[in-house]
Amino acid sequence: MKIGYPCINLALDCKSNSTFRLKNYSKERLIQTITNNLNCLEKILEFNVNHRIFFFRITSDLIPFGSHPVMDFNWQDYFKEEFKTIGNYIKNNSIRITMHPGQYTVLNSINNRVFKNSVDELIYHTDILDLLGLDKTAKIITHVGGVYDDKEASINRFINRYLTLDKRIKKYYVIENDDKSFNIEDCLTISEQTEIPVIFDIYHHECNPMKENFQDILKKVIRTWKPEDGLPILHYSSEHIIKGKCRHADSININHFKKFIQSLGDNDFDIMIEIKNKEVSALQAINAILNDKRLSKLLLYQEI
DNA sequence: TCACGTCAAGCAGAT
DNA sequence: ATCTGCTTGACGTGA
Repeated sequence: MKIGYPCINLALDCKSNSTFRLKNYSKERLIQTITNNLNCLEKILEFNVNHRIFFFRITSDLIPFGSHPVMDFNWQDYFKEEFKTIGNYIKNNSIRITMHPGQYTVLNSINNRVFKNSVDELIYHTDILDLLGLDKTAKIITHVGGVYDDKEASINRFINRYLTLDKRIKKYYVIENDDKSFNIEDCLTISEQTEIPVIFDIYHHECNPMKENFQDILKKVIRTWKPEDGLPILHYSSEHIIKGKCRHADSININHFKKFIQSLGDNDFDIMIEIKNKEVSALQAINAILNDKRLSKLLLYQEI
């Protein structure tokens, strides 16, 4: 098991997600920003290793306008040595990497332009993982997309579109349930026909308990991951109730987290902690496991 | 230095 | 009709 956090490290005084406005686009600005972002990414990864965090999501803002038509610069070639260096650090320290394209990546969109932009965005993310030289255990995660008042047709459109994707995109691509359109059962259905591994986001575990048996779903999710995909990944976030409504918590609820870990039984996962205070929660989660004898049977990856 | 309007992009649900 | 949230608020103008 590895515990990780997404994109931003609050303890460091640098950012790997610096960007700028489209109207300020220039080759010089682009190079400067990417250089800064890559330098900071390296610092974050070093921080993580020093704190025994071996799971990290790289920000989609690493290359500003990475998939935008305005991009007329071969950043892949210009920065290939920097990527190689960072990739070697990742591999030497057994860091698991994921990326999560944003809400504008809608593979099953009924708008052809949106579909094309989505493929470009997937290619952009794939380029980064390829430049880092990572294997199939690195993952690019999206949700299924839009429903457009016809869920079955939208699921079929997703499947058909996925099957047309280039092999080098499929290498990393996985899907995740979302909170309102496509639930974990929908993702498992899609996986049956495409063999896409499924990430299970358990964010509504407490505020919106699912009807299906949690253990049964875990088993089905695990089966979507082949050995070369690495350990199955779960996304975890704490929620709390304010005035009767579920809200994302600002910090981790350690008791809830421990119960969640116990509920996994003997199944091993890598867990992405999606909480606003980032590495703080990840470190608290790691310490909670290390300091709790009931959880000590877990093989928490902590080599330095 | 800081407040705050705006920012590449889509979609769904709430107000 | 407009606003909000989403993988993450950050940029940048103007006072």
